[in-house]
Formats: sequence, C-alpha cells, structure tokens
Amino acid sequence: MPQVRPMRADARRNYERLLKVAAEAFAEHGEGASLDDIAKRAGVGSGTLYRHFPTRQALLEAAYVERIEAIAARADELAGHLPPGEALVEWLNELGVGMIQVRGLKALLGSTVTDGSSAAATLCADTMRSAVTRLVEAAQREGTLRPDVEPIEVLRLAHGVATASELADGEGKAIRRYLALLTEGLRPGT
Amino acid sequence: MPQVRPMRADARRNYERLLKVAAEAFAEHGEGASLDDIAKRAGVGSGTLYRHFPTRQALLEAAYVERIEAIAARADELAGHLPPGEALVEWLNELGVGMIQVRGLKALLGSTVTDGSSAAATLCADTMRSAVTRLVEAAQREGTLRPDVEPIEVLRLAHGVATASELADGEGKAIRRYLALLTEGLRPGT
DNA sequence: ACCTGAACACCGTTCAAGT
DNA sequence: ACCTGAACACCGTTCAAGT
Repeated sequence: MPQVRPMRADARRNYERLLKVAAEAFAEHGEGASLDDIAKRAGVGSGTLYRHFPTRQALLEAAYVERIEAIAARADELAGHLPPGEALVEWLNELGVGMIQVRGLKALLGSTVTDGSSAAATLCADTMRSAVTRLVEAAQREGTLRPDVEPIEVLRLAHGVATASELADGEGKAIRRYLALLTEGLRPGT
Repeated sequence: MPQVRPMRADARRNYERLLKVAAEAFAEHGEGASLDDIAKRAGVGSGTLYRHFPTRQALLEAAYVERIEAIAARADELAGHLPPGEALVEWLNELGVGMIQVRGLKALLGSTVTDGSSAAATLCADTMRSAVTRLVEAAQREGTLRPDVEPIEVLRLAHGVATASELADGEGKAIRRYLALLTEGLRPGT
C-alpha cells in the first residue's frame, strides 16, 4: 500500500523551495529563525509552510537530514580507519564541532536524545542512535570503553561536552579538551 | 562618594514588587517569561520595568541573587563536613539538581561562565567563581582532582552534566550518574 | 488538493506625555 | 525623577476564500 501519493507539482516545488530556504535561514539565524520569513523568502504563504511542516521541529529536521546522514556515514568511515576507541572519540569530536559550528544542529540533536517517551522515533534520532551504537559496542568489545554505558548516554554526554565548550569560546576549540576530560576522568592520572 | 542615591519611595516600592513578581514568573515559566506580564502583575508600566532592569538578564540575575548566594554558602558548609574531593562532587550534584529543578537558573548560570570577554564581571559570576575556586583548589591540594583543571572549567562541565541529565529525564535523576562518569572517566576501571 | 494572505493573539522595546 | 501606556515592529498560528 503506497501511502505516499505523489505530490502535486506545485506542492512538490513549494516543499523543496521551503527546505532550501529553511536550511539557509537556520544556518544564518539559528534554530529560532523566523518561520514567516522563511515562507516569504520561499515565495509561499505562511499557511503552506504549516501544511508541509506542522512544527518548527519538523522543518528543522527535514532541513538537516542530509547533514545528519553525513555524520552517521562518517562514523563508519572512522571505524574503518581507526581502532574502535579512537574512532569513537574522533567521531564525538567531529560531532561536537558540528553542533557548535552548524547553527541549529545542536538543538535538533538534543531533541533526538530526550527521554522521548512521547516523541515518536524520528528518522534523525534513529540514524544517530544506530551510528553511535556501532561505535560504542565496538569500543566496549575492544575494552577501551566502560561496559556499563549505553549508546544514547554517550550522545547525551556529547551534547553536554558541546554545551560546556560553547560556554568556553563559542567556537569549537575546547571540544577536544573537554572530551579528553570526560574520557580520562577528573581524577588525577596515576 | 556614595554613588547610589537612595531611591524615591515609589521607585523603591516598584523595584521590589518587580523582583518578587519576576521570581515567581521565572519559576513558573522559565527564563523566557513574558516581561510585559511581569510588569502588569507588578501593577507597573512596562517602561518602569525597563528603567530598573534594562535587560532580561539583569532582571533574571536580580531575581536570583539570594539563591546564588545560598549555593555559594553551601560550598563552604560542605567543605566543613566532607573531605575536599567529596565536598566538590556533592556540591556539583546539588548545583546540577538546582539547575534542572529551578527554572531559569541554568540559563542564568550559563551566562556567568561564558567567555565573558565583553560581559562585565557580574555579582553572580563572582560569587559562583569564588565558591567553586575554594572547592577546586582544596581538592587539588588533597590530590583527588587533576591539577590542570581550572575552577571555571569545572563550572562549565557541571553545566554540561546538567544538560546531559536534562536530556535524560527532565528531572535531576541522572545527575549523580553523569557526574560519576565525568569524575571517573569513560575508560573501564582497572 | 493545495495555496494565499488577512486576522488574531501574542511578544519586546521605545518614548511622548504626564505627575 | 520617575511612571504610564500607547505605538511600533515584530512574532507564530489559524482559517475562510480562492484556484
């Protein structure tokens, strides 16, 4: 049963223009970019925006799918080049830099790791979770990552590290350091 | 030179009503509480609010000074009861719970640990920094905390831990666990 | 079926007019 | 010196009217 009937030509055109403009707007003004402005810049009535993307979250997600998928693909790429533990840390580093430098991305990723009891499992959430799960389980098998940490917890901690780094300098310069503090711990080394 | 001439009676009354109402509003609606609503509830024109508190940040800070000072005082109290390392962790735990449960507090504290090159040193920032500095330096002298971590970094990491915990459950239940992961590190224990 | 855009209910901020 | 509140410029969201 093909639930998704093809869109009417004008609808499809509007949909795509909205996505393109939205990506620009979020990049420029962050997650809070004016929806009305996006509709206007796409040459579309505001109602049309709401028809295609009922919530800001839906638009944000749709505008960033490609980037999310690139991040997920990067996980496998790193897993191919590096030992599991290093692959995980390097991926978390790139993820953190992205969250700080790509405006709006951090907010979107945050919503993919919330308790989500109500929130339906979105595409972005699934993509991110399966990517991190592969890296985490490999590192745990290798013995370089605590066995009692769940993949989603690692994503949440990455979010925390990004937040801390953002407070530090607003760019991504502190990510690597705070990530190291997290992996090594705050206790003095032996 | 007494720079602060005493306020006119009506001004002082308005100031205090605004503070009281603001504290309630922030507690109820978070840091984004409507300023216009606060002014109305205080029985005051919106211009009066702006006269006393030129920015939302100023109002937020003024509304929470007492709470900030209580948190700082708690640092010394814990330092009296516990060995330095434990005092620090316990304080960070209470701080984290506060950031999650007291609406608006996390945002305010975030602004006190940003790179602050431009932002003047505010009272809240000073209070928090001196409190954490005492705990951190004591723990470092004791040898239970890495010597290369700066006090303000610990505050930023605490913010990160709170963020991660907030994503986990929206209350403070995960704080202690994520704090433990931070202090012990993500590597497997020996 | 889909789009438009006016209408509505909300913001924060400013500033002329009042006391 | 301080306060008031209308005025302005902005939001997001809905929905009757159009094609």
